[in-house]
Amino acid sequence: MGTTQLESVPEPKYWHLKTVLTEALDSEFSVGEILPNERDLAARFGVARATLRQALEQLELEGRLQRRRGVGTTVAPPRVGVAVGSEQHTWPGAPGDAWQPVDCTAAVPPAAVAGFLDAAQDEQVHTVRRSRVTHGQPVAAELLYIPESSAPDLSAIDAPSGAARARAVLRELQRLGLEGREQAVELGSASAEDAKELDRLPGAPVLVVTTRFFAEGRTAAVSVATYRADTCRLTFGDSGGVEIHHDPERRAS
Amino acid sequence: MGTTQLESVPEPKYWHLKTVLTEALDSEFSVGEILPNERDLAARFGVARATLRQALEQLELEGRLQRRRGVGTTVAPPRVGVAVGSEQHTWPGAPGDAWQPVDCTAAVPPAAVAGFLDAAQDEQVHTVRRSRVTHGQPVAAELLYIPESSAPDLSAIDAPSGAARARAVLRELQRLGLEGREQAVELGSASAEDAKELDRLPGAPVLVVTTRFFAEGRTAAVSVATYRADTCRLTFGDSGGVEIHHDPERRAS
DNA sequence: AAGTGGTCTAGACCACCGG
DNA sequence: CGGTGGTCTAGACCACTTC
Repeated sequence: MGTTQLESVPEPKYWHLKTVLTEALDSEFSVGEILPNERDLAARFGVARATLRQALEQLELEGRLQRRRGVGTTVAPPRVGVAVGSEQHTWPGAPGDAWQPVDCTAAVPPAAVAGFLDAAQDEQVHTVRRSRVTHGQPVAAELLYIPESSAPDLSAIDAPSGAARARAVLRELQRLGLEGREQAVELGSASAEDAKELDRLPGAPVLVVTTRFFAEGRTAAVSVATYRADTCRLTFGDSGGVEIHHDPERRAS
Repeated sequence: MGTTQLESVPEPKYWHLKTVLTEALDSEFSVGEILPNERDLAARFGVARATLRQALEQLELEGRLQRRRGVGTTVAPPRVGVAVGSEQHTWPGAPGDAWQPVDCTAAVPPAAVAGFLDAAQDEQVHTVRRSRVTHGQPVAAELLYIPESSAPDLSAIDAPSGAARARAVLRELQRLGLEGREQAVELGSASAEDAKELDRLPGAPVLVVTTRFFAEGRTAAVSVATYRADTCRLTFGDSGGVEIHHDPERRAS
């Protein structure tokens, strides 16, 4: 007997804290409600502020909390589902898509993107910036890379930089027949640029969706879209045309 | 003149550190190489260890580094692409899929999953555990929820708990016609259970892929798969049968 | 036993937001 | 201006791996 040897694997404090807070969020708080500030919370749980913050960080990562400097910590609404790979087998900019063109410049794509395009490592390509807004909140920022050689009349566009030029470039793209698409999702952290557009701090976790658009047997365009990982759930619909109706209230009787 | 007001937006130290380290990784280190330990690195850069760790954490999140307690910090290989939404319009367990059944129990699914299934909130369903291995490394852990009512002969399975029973359940599933699939990807953190299977610490960032399988006009099964976010890039192929060959060496001449 | 990364502390100051 | 979360420090101890 002697030491009963419970707690042979002592749980880290921040992990236990996270569990306690999760349960509290589920039962005692409602969406949008403001939590006590970090110093008070830490004191209440008898831990250092840094330890409490470790728990809060994870909860924010999981989309349960939302923290804003100078304001406070609030209970986050459930993540919004954003369609990124749904039935729409269309080019970016097709009528009804969820993106808003911002501007269009010429820039050399990052090496990883240049590898996909049939472009030289330091060749400039049309670079369209777009942003995506849902329920009034910015959810994603995108850079679309389109080599001059993708569409015949791209070089003839005379619109100046800006949204107008972006729309003109996308319009040329739509003349092509879209043969396919390939997407990849990975975790990243927001660049200073993206962070600004997403209303987050630099380094915030983002889901990076890279899409290759195929036309005429080659990669005609590459899109790199960064979604806020805290607020977004990316959906890839694939139900071959079948109508599915989901009724959450239904239960076996 | 006076104060030239440079540095009006002083960059956080850890952010600058991250940049410096990223460049060093790109130029001076090769995959698998061991970095100096955290105490030495912190001293070398003249910062506290906690600050250095903040930079390392982000780099690990981005898949650039791999840290293992008791061992050290190494340069990570590029992320592996794992197909999760490719052409295979098949049930889980179909010949040639990348998963290995581990066992099968009866359990009540989490509320979020129960909502998808036509099941009561506290009804037990067949729960198959599977794991996915690539290049010898575990990359994902999955829980598959299948209500008794999905397939006619599910109740007749007499295999005991374990991989055999899991295979039997999947075999029944394949008898059904698969009508469609719907997937969602979001960021999460590894449960203690998943962490063990993925060879990571609890709380490690994971990509959670939820898949609904449709048959006979209803949701016949739901899969919740958690992928290691640090090492995985999830790919969703969608190139309607077109053969695309990618040659990274090619350049315009 | 020695060395690694992981956890934790108790403080400090800063950047930002609101009244 | 006061209050919030964000950054940073200089320590300490613990859990784990390796030798």
